[in-house]
Amino acid sequence: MRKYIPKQFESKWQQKWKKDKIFSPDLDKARKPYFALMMFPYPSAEGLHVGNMYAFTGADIFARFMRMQGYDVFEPIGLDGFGIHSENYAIKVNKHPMDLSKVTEERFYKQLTSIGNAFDWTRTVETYKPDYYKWTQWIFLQMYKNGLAYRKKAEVNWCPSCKTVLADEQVIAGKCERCSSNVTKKMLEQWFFKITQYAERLLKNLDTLDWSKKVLTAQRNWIGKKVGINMDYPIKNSKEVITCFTTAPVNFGMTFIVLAPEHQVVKKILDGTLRVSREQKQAVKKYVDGVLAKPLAQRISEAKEKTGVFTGLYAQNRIAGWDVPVWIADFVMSEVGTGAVQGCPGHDYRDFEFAKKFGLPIIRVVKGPDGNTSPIEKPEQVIVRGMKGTMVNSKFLNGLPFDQGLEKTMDYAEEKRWGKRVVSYHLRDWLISRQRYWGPPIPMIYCDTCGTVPVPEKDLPVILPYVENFRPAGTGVSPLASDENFYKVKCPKCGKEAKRETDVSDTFLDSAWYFFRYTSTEDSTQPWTSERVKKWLPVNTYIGGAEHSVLHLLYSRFLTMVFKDIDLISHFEEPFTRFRAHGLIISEGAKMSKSKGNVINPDEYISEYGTDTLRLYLMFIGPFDQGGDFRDEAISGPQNFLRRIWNLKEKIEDRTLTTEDAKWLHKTVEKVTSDMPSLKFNTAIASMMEWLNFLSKKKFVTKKEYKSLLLLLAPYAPHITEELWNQIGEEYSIHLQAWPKLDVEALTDEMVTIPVQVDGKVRSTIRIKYQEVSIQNQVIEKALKEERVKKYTDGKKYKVIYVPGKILNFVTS
RNA sequence: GCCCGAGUGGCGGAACCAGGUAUACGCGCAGCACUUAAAAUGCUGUGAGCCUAAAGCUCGUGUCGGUUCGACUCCGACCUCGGGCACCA
Repeated sequence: MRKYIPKQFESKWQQKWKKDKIFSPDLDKARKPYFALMMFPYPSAEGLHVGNMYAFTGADIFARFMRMQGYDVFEPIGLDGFGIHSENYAIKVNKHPMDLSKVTEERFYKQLTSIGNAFDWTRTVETYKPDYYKWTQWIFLQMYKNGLAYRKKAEVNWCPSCKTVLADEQVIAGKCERCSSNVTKKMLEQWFFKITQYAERLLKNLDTLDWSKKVLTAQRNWIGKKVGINMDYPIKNSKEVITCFTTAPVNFGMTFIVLAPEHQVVKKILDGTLRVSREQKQAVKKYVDGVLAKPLAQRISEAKEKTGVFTGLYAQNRIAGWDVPVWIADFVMSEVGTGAVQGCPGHDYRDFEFAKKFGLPIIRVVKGPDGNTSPIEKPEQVIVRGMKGTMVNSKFLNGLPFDQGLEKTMDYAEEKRWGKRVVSYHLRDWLISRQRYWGPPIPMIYCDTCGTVPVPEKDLPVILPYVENFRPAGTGVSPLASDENFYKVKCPKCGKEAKRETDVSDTFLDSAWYFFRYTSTEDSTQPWTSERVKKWLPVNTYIGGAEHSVLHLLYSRFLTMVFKDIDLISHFEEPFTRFRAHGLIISEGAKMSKSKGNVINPDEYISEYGTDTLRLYLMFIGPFDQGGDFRDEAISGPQNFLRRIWNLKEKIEDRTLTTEDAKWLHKTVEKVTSDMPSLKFNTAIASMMEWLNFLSKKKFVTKKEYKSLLLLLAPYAPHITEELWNQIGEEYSIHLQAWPKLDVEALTDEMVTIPVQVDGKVRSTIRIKYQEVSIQNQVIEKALKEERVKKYTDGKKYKVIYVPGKILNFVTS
């Protein structure tokens, strides 16, 4: 008997599958197309780590299952190797990214083969190749032509370590998404995509998507829709007006206004347009300079302690009929709302702290449910929007419920033209420019005569040249700006000397449309062919990490909507019908990272245990959406399981199934099948193990049982099942066979075990014929004959609760 | 602070959607068989407590309460741990 040694056949089958192209569907003729997509990796680190493999394996198991369900499954793979992450890695290992890309590509594709996924290797996409980024640039041009790409001088996020600007989504709590450096602000002229124009649609469509809940929530929060009102407050003795955005206009409790240090009115104070006393002006200058000198992250972290300065100005709170002082404080952010806050200290925690600190009046205008109307003196007494309460001290609002009082204030303000209801979003336009080398050059030309001129489509791609000194300089321009051959061009309009845009685009633009390209990789004349896209998109199931909730997943949705609006596609506007976030594999209780030294490379495990064992182990750790801790010693479970299956073939005999055998078979088919759509691979594996335990106890197994077990296991352990399938003389390939059919009737037991409880405690069990479970009297009679039931019911009055086939309960009184 | 997710044996987890024998499956551990021995493999046992043992009884799914004949499951309040967002006005 040959022993189970994975090395002897795993790569053999991998080569054969690749050669026979059994996982390359005919994209034109496929009858039941199913696009099973997994987020493509960025080849930035030393190689694929076991966490990547975890995600790929889960996605692959589901895709293989769908194939065996009769679908023409398209499961493509590629590399997101353009962009800052790959470039940073190149800098780290001191190689040129263009050279390095060839090395990492080979390494990654080799690894991606070794993990045994059923990828379509005939249609790979690499974002850094000209035949791909040509179309990334083309998409940029379409955005520009349709007024969705614009260039603007703006205060933007700047990472001093990555030496480039960043999109809002790439700044996490004031720090760079990639390197965690403190992000600063810089005034630069940059390209933006108008994603804000799509805010409402991006939000609304979320209701229609079958996505992991946490991702939907994250997107909702990020888009951050708020319905409120912009209130106008005229500054006394001037023509200036301060507009404050608020969702809770508690005007009768409003005792001050606070401006962000960057606010226009502050600038006007400093340049003398708005007159205040010299002392006031100096105090303002001192405060504002101090705040602006601090990095954003520091400002946020220190802002718990309120600071501020009085401007010397007063504004009219016309609704309440009094004037309020105008202050400046760093807790007010210029990007939020209008950069000016109406201070209502009785009904906002921050305003309360501010008022306490500077001795400003605190007025209660809402009576809480407890009826208390005493002055608000502690933070816990503050009543904010959303709480229950009744308006007091508010003239014509008195007696109204809190929320109605707010609505009426807004009506009143609009009537008087002192305010205007607005909807505001947290979402900002997508900053696309990057002052880096390794990305698609933005296809724009600046001409002194003609202005901004897009590169004509026929001239695409704008090839990224091999630049020796590719490292970012930190000067606010890309390394391409020092390559004359690159930036010196003739204007496409007038033919005069002109200058190319030297920034490249954000790497998230590369990955925002790659799934379109997968369908049409052989077509060099267009980004995709409409027939193919019509047939294959939107993606049926997309699997990936939740860390892309507000980055990749939002940008992809945005671009797809734009494609629809400019008629590049016609039948959909949401790219991913179903999205599932996978969990993270941690090691030694912590996220894998090089600095912690706990990164697990799958290669060594594959060579020691085999791909199948590792796949099975990873899936068995826990629920796919939860991830789990990688522990070496637990691998032996799946390893034993596979070996026992290997050895089990010696027991195959030509026999027929008993009822008991059939029950186990179909029970397992039922469980493994129903666990698939919900990606509950861990319990599916457990049920196969249970079945194997049953089969092992028998003297022989039938061929039908053995074949069914192999088929159920095939998505999880593709190599050993193919090998055994071959060894027992079945037709190649197991992966193209139909999934085992479920016979529901085989599941029905002849005898049913019913637990018998007395007062909710199980005292015995009885066996009843399946056909007789509904005959209640007979069941009760039988139960009462049980010694232990008798013991607790004798001489007592009881009532009977019987759920047929499930449970019998005697409740004594 | 707000929003997600999760708390079950020594460990990973199952049952939770639809209330009905809690701890499936695996790891680990213990014992036995095989072996000169070990490894490997196979078999058996394995929530806690009381009890010489068995039978049996009691307790037991983060805490407190509720609904119910019956709650890991549903409802309310809270605690803890992950993850996300954040002076968002």
